[in-house]
Amino acid sequence: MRTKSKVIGGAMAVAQPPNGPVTIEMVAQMAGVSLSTVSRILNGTATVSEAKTRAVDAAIAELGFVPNPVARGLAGGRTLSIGVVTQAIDSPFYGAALRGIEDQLDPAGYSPLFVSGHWNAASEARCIDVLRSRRVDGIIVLTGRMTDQALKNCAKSLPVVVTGRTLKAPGLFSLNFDNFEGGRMATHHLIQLGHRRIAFITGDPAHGDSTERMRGYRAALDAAGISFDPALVVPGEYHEVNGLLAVDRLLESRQRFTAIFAANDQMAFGAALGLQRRSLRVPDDVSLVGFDDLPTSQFAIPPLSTVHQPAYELGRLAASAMLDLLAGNKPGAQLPPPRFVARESSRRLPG
Amino acid sequence: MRTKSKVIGGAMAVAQPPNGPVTIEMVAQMAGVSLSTVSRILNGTATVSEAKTRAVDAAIAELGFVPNPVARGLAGGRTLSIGVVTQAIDSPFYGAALRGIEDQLDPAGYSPLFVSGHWNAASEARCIDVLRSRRVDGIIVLTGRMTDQALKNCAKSLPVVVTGRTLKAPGLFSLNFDNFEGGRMATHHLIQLGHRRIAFITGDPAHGDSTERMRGYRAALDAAGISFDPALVVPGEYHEVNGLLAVDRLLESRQRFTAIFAANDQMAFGAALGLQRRSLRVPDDVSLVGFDDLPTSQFAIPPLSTVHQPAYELGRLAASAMLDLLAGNKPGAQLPPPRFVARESSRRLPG
DNA sequence: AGTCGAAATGAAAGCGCTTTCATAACCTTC
DNA sequence: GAAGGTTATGAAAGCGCTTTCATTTCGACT
Repeated sequence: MRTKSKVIGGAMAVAQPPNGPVTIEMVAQMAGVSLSTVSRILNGTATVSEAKTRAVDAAIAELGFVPNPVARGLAGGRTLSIGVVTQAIDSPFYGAALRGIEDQLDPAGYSPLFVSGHWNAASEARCIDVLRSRRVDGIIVLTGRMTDQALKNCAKSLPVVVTGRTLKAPGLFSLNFDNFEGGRMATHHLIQLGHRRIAFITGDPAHGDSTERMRGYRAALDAAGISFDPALVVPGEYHEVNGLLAVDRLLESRQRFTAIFAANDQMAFGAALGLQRRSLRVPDDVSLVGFDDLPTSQFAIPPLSTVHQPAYELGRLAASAMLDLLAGNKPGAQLPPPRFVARESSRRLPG
Repeated sequence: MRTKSKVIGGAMAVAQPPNGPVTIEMVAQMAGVSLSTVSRILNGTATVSEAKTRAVDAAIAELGFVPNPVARGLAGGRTLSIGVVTQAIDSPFYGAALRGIEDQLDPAGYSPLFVSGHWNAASEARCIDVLRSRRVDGIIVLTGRMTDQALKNCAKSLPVVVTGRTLKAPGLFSLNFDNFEGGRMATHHLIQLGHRRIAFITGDPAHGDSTERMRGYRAALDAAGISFDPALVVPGEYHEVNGLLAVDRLLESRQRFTAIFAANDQMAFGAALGLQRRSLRVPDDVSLVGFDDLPTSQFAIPPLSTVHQPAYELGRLAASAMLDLLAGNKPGAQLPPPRFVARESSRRLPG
């Protein structure tokens, strides 16, 4: 048995480019040690004499051996892959986070496995099943809709990192951005510029983020002694078109307002277009601020004042926390505090 | 040996939620057939008597058995995963394509494995190695920088679908968008509106797309008897900031022009901002057209006239071609022809 | 000098599944 | 009705690696 491999292995010791894939067995043979020893060196599972280590390393280099992750996965070990439940892989905001995850995981030898939950708890559950069956070593959930309980359950069998909520459980680490403070800052910025009648376009209420940002809005208003006017709050769902519609609605309601705070940049873009359609200039007639600071926001017309959210950093930190979890360390990742970026879409209220 | 499994299997027949993962062996036992028979039914590898098929199906249903893709992969079979070499996972354009791939693959039971090549041939080669070692069943390459030859080599051992170039080889299918025609249409649109001095902001010349779009630009000029003026061509690299800079450069060169065609929407956005900074209005003073039709383009100020590129569709078609390849069929996927979308950033040349 | 525990190493048993290979059970055919 | 050819089916051999488990080898200690 295994005659084939043996023969190949023997021949390969001198041949240049190994024909089929190089296996651990070939390495063992070339180095004159047992298969298990090679594995131990590969994984650092046990101490191995320096001489053998050297021989094995040499053989690995010569053969260009790369361990087969699939076999590793089967053999009960890790698959070196991390499942990432994202909501929409093409979201401008989450895209950056995904890149952060990828960048952070890659040097550690892990590969991300992205699946889209489409903002739907059932779909997310299915995603988790898929990831499970693919034997991922851990799961990162980007702001999903699944219940905290479902997440905790999941964490029982697999390390989990979740963003967009604050949750404590064994094997679970959460990373949350201070949306309240962000919302407060954005509103405060407008207030400082003299605005008192500030409209707010909400995000999807099913998002925790959204309600937090709104709380921040109200807190800033309160702090400035401005009374909250529900008529200035228009619902949205985080899409451009919601911003457009919100402006229409606001204008039609004949509410007086000098500034708009949109719960995310995409809606702010829509609002800007809506204002322009009604011949209202930004920021001359209406100041506009957003939330997220998408890469495109600085090239919007006019460049958008907004709360910077470190999406890329978020991804990196989530991945790094996962790596910590996997290594048995307590993750210490901490998101930077919100930062407001004033650009040209907001200005001091004239008069 | 395997005593443990056997015991569990036996007990499980009556218990509700299987404790550990359900294996094919438990199914076999419950159905009273051999392991191989179950496998055969699962894969349709051979004919199995109807009675046993029914028994096995019932056992599978009862146990909630899901085959382990990792084990399948190792055992020499398929992994039901498709590697996707993308360039930047957070690109607004490719994001949609990735979603298309995911949507198309999912119902077929395949999962995409996304890796980013970062517009770098060496990095792409590494990606392919990673995907290979993960035993993907096929590879989809979205417009990479690797050589045609490298791609062909790859196709020798694995089905490959590549977009953004036209290439014929066994086991290889390519899907190309007609960038030439797109470039021609955009330019033609401007010419029809009376423009004669049309500046062109190029894309990254290392991209095949880019040169094709430029060829289209020149062809439209030729067809209209307008002589090509190199002074109106400004290099860019597909990023917003390039559009901004290009406008500066154009204006400083004191070249007269009434319209700008940017080789992609992102640069068009930058150009729009650049023009605004110089107090030039779009489209009143300068008409502007882009290329790609990003989701955000219709919400730009003003909404951008552009060549629609079906990114999502591209992803779907690439995935569907891969599925065909895998099934041994000849893929017939065909990209729809370019379509120009006239919005508000371009208008008839006054006077 | 002889014994005992630690350290290094190899052999072998899986991980869960696919796939020969071999066997047993059926049909045909003359 | 015996020989030859199919079909269903099970047993067993891997896929490439990790991980006990057992063995060997040493240096340390009384």
